[in-house]
Amino acid sequence: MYKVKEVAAITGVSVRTLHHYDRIGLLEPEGITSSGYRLYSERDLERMQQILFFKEMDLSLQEIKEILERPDFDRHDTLRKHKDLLLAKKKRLEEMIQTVDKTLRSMERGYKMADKDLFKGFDMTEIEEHQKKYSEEAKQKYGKKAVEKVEERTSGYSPEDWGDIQAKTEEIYKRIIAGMEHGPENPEVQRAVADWRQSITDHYYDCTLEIYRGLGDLYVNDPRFTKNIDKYQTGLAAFFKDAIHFYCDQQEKDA
Amino acid sequence: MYKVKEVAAITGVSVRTLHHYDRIGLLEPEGITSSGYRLYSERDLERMQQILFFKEMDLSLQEIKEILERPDFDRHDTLRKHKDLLLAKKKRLEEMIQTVDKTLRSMERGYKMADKDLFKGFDMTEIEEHQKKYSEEAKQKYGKKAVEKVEERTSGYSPEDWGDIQAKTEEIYKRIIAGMEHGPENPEVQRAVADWRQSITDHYYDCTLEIYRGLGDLYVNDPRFTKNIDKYQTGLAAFFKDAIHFYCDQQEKDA
DNA sequence: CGTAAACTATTACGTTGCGTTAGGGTCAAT
DNA sequence: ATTGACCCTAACGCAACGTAATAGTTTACG
Repeated sequence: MYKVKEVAAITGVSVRTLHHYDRIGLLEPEGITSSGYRLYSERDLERMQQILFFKEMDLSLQEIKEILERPDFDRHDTLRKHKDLLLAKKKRLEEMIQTVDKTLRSMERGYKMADKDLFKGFDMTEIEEHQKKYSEEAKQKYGKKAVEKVEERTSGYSPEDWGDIQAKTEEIYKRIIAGMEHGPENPEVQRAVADWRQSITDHYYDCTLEIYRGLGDLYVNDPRFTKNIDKYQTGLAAFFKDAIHFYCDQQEKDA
Repeated sequence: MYKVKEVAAITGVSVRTLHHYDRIGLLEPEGITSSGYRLYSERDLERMQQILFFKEMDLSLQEIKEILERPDFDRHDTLRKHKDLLLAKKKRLEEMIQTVDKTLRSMERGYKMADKDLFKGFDMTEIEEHQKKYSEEAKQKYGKKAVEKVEERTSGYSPEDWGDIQAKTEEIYKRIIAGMEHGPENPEVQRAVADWRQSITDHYYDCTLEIYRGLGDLYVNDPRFTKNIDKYQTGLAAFFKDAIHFYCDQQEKDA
């Protein structure tokens, strides 16, 4: 007969866990001393092994209890159902990983494109640091050539150039705000969206539909973008994204 | 400004969730009426979208809060780390699925081999039902021919045959019990283990090393087997499994 | 043999993200 | 004014323990 700490050492679980399993009736020690110490037998250890085995497969303690309590329980069926559950979980996980990946890529490209005007109101040192950080990450992940091409272009811009870009940006924002009441599909809005895409291509980067769509997502998913855009008009970011998505849908359909 | 139920309808979360997010400071409504009603602005809705976005990726509310509260937070890095976490989870899941699969296969084969003597003390109808159920599942999963071969053999056995098998089983159990104090590697024990394998092959099935190993696992992982075996001697099932594993290891090394 | 170290026990709060009553105000319409 | 429909706070519940806090027991050492 073993005491809690010994069982803990043998099986690798904590003493607290043994207490817990005792309380919920999953593993009640066979013996008990006059002073209340739990005494576990070999049989208890074996049961513990079975518990750990099913736990490895991520079954809940309740399920394990049912399986062990009713030896005629349909464990085969239980396991098969459980496997389906695990497969579903795996699928979910894979989707989440996809999403994260997509977002990471959007960020790596998007920041390079939009950093400049995004941070124009901020302290310069902050911008520099930020640039540096993403510069390296983007290079690492996205390929050196593409990033350098953008840097080459943007680094050559004069203050006047930046002013022009900023003016263009604000003009487009205003056109979109003007059309907000008519919805994202409004022709005027769509024209502005198309111009904005062209403007990005002109000033920064070849803005493919995929990139553009990702940029739209960024507008609502990244608070820094959202805040910056929404200061022109509350809700502009979300509306802008919808308009961009509609635009991309149309373009793809036409192609 | 929207009241809770409206926000709930728009965003798809429950009212309780809004209360919760308010309490933990994740999403505090911009306004509040004199009677204490929460009033959410468009900006609040946008923040909610961002929350849901990160939640989709399985980030904790705490993490989301940090990300949203400090827009200069390194979200890129956060996401990358989170991706690693997701990948690790996925790996774990795949291992669990493997384990479950292996066990299912063991069961499908093992039951066919060991059902008869496992249930010999039980009510006959129970046995029949059990047999039928697994028969079908096993056929479906494991191939019709192999299963039928076993059934063909075992169905032809007479009561005397079963008696002989039972006697053989008990003899082997006794030999193993006799060697328990010397450990699973003891030569006598190993001889008994080898005989048991031969006996299985003779009476039921070609007992490959892989199958034999799985059968050993079944002895400790399935309470029905464990109980049945341990009634000869407490701890026998676990010892038997260890001995079988040792035996299989040796055989594989020799090969 | 006495005492301190090591172990054991019970009780109970903390964690995560809400669901779910329970008990009670508030607002709009009839 | 009454009736719904809707709002509020408070508080327990779930899963599987971790982590004290408090207190009795056993064991080892001098």
